[in-house]
Amino acid sequence: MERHPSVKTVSYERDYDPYSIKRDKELEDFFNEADINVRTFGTHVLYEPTQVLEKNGGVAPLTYQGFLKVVNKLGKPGFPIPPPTKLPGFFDLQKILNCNEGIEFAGPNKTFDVPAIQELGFETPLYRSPHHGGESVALQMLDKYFLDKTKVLTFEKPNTSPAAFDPASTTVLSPYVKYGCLSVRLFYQRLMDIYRNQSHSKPPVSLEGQLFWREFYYTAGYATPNFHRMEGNPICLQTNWRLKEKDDVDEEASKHLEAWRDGTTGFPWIDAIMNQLRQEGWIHHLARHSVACFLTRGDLYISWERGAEIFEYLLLDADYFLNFGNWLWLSASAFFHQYFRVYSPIAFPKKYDPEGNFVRKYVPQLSQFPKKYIYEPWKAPLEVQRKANCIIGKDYPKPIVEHDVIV
DNA sequence: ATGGAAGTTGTTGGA
DNA sequence: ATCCAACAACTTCCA
Repeated sequence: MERHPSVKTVSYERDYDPYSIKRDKELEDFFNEADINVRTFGTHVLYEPTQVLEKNGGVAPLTYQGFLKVVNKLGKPGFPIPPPTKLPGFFDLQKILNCNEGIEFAGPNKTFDVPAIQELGFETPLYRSPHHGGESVALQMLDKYFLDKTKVLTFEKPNTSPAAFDPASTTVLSPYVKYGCLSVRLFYQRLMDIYRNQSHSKPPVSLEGQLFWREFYYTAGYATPNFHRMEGNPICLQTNWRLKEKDDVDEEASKHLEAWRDGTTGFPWIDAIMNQLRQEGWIHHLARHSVACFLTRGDLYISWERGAEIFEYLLLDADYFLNFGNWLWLSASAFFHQYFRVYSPIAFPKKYDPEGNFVRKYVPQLSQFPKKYIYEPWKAPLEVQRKANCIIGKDYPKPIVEHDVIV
């Protein structure tokens, strides 16, 4: 790295995961060495983990209610900072940096365009997600969702359907918050604008509560060494999962993991969710619950770390703290311990989508199946399967395990 | 300190 | 339709 003579100050946003902490520390050492001022800000959270820890005697609250008590003591979160009225453009930058030659980081068109994925050396992806990035898109989505004030005021997560699509039942703003297209502080203030003088749902299930869940995991994850692993993680239950290590040799478990990832478990609800995830990069929170429970304690008994790795790769909104925190939760390894509350891949979706429309969309082989068998097609008589143009075991897989007889 | 209550959002079967 | 108890590999918190 080299210092450009006109650079006097560098500003950046503080980050809290182990990779970012290490990276920022190295950069800061370099800047100090080069006599460059460093200014950092912590505004992509409502409360910085350090603040919460300090208020709670140096330890992270491990229950949501405990977390709420601490942030109540901290008072209202900070306001978003208004956007700058003016930013230097390309030619200004050239002037400021006093360089005449084309700046290589301006891209092939010298316009700071986002390069195509192929230019970065990746293959053309199999799927094209319907979710598009950017701040303008995020703000439009926020406006649109907030048009229905009753929906916002009465929002209760367990009452939003994981089977809804076009439109989804929740905001789908998580990828934008993750990448900084939408400030969580702006989201919070816009929400407060609607809450003001109105009765509204409350945490943990409310929309406000969802933002606090994010904060909860940030604090817990920041305070916990090896948060993303079982080994060496002091809050994680030590369990003898299958595929506990990435390179463990267990042929059957590896096949099960692939089937889970590829949506070929033979459980339509699970497969539909995983297909939506691979194709679109976003799935509803309760859909995440369903497949995470299925992979770990519910059915396949495979390590939550394997699931978290796949989620991290496939999710547009993958966030270190939220992803690993939720996997700890769903596998009943930390935060949540009522292992006997297992999501059924049959009974659970029936509550939200008795017609099976979600399955029909994301597992098209089953689109003609009668609703009676849509979540357990292996039970359909052969005559029914023929009529639906889908023979189980040929056109769609038989279930890889029996849900009821997991030990 | 120790026992009871609570813990984001389970399922089943019965009244 | 709605509520409730039972199921029964738990852990944390707090009075």
